[in-house]
Amino acid sequence: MSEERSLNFIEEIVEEDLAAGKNNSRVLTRFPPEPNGYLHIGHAKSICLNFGLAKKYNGQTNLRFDDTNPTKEEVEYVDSIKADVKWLGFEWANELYASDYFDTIYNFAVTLIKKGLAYVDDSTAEEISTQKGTPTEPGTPNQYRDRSVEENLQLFAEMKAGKYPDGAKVLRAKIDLASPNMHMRDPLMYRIKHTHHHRTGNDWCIYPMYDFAHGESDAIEHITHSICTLEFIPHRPLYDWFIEQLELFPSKQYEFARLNMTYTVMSKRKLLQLVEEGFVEDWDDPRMPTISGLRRRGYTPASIREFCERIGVARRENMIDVSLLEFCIREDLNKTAWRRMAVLDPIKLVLTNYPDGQTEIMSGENNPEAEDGDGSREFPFSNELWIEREDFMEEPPKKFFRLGVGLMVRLKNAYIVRCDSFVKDADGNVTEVHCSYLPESKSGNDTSGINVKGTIHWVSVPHAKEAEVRLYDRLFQVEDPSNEDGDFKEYLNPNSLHIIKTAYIEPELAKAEVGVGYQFMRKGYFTLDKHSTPEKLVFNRTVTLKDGWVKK
RNA sequence: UGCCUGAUAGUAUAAUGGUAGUACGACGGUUUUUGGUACCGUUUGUCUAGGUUCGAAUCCUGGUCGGGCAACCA
Repeated sequence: MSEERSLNFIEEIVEEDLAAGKNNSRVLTRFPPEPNGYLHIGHAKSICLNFGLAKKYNGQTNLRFDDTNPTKEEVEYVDSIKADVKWLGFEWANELYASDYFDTIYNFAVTLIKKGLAYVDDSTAEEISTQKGTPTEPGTPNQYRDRSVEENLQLFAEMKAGKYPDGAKVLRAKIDLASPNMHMRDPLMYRIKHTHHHRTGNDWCIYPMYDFAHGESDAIEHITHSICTLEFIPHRPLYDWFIEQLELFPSKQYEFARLNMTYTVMSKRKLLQLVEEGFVEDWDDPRMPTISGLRRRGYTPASIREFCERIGVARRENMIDVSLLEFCIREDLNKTAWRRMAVLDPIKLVLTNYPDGQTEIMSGENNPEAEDGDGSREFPFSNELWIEREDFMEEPPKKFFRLGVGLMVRLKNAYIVRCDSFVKDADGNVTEVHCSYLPESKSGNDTSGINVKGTIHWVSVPHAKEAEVRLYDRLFQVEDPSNEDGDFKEYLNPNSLHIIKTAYIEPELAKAEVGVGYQFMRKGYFTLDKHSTPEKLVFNRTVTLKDGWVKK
């Protein structure tokens, strides 16, 4: 049995609430994305937290789109978000939208006006900003703050009716212009936007602000634990204030530190820039930290969930080493991915003592990690093979367990060969390695008595299929591009994508499917790209194998 | 020179007044028909100065450092 993992601080809160019988011992969380971009690995942390918490405590989770700003939101994003959450392996109890509550929230605003706790302000954005003061100086009230309830009611109704242009008026809560918390200095509740909304169409020309929609939506749904990131801590008093004044279900907000990861950026705004300015192919470019990018890169839902489990949940700022994400995908794929052979940087190996034109069928396990090897597949062998250029050295150093004149290696699932000579072209590049094979050393029937230290992979020249292989490296060359001087894009890694036009792969790989990971032995984990076709196979490298070999 | 937050190995995260532990990374070793995997080992830590206490990572006070807050964004 595995030991019980210690609780994170939110789980502790939930357990305390449960023990105290709060909310009738019910747990209801929500994942509240704004549909203005694609989900990234940071959202995955939030998704795993919210859905994971509900699952652990027999509760449920709503998927609620925070769609209160129609100028930035699109259906395309709604669809991608739903697909990503599902792909990660989670099921929401209800698919909801803040816009479903526009009528209710409007009535909440009317209630506050009637209580003398909200007013219509005709000031411009700049005036309001100025009147709010600064963190060290209190704000100052304006003439509109003392409008009568009746006048406020009428003006707000006129705002709703479309009588005023964008920016002409706003509805503000009447709280405390001198509060040390800027968010309590009469925050905006509604603004005028004559904009088409992806769900409510042209029904509305006024839209509630986040602070007057999020908590109210939580309360309407009877969310018990509303989990968000640290930057909303100063909003909490306002979250509670609205709920208290409106006498709604007392949802509670809890904040955790968002995920930051080395060598990437984690802001939708920056990711959008990379897409729009063409630094990457699209939101699902395999170099992107988006869920769709990771999926296309070959990451599995299980590996991402495991990652989110391992990084933990706390309130301190953090910077997770991307190597942990890589560990999680290797760990998963090592157990599940079928082994195949592919030569990415080929040179020809010629077996001088193997009959020209002869073919033998060799076989190899699909996965040595599985108890039964997970079955096996066959592949042809001949006297001309492709091997990796780096597996031969003209002047091999000590402990180089590969080929060099006089050295022997095992060809994986085939024979032991001894290197006799090599051929160079006019430029001095090695083009062929000539070897002799040991007939007694065939895999499974080895009676040669010879033990070699190295084993290399290979593909038979006349039988090999061709494929394009895309090798990815980190998107940025510095750990924290957002924290460097100047524009973050100056720190993009120019070598984040290396395309190999022609690699040679074993015939079996022609059956590869999108969404399935393969280990190219000794090279890493790869998966078929979504744009691959039977005529032109394209593989993406998910991650390399850990490399213990250090060149001396 | 306001308010809110936070500070434990390189990076994360436990220890909830009683032996500072775990994972990833790094380094070394064993095994190996993947220089992978697996297994074993080594390494490195309580921001600081006081106080309370038999005993402090934990409680108190001061300081230092990091993050957030003045969008008609969420």
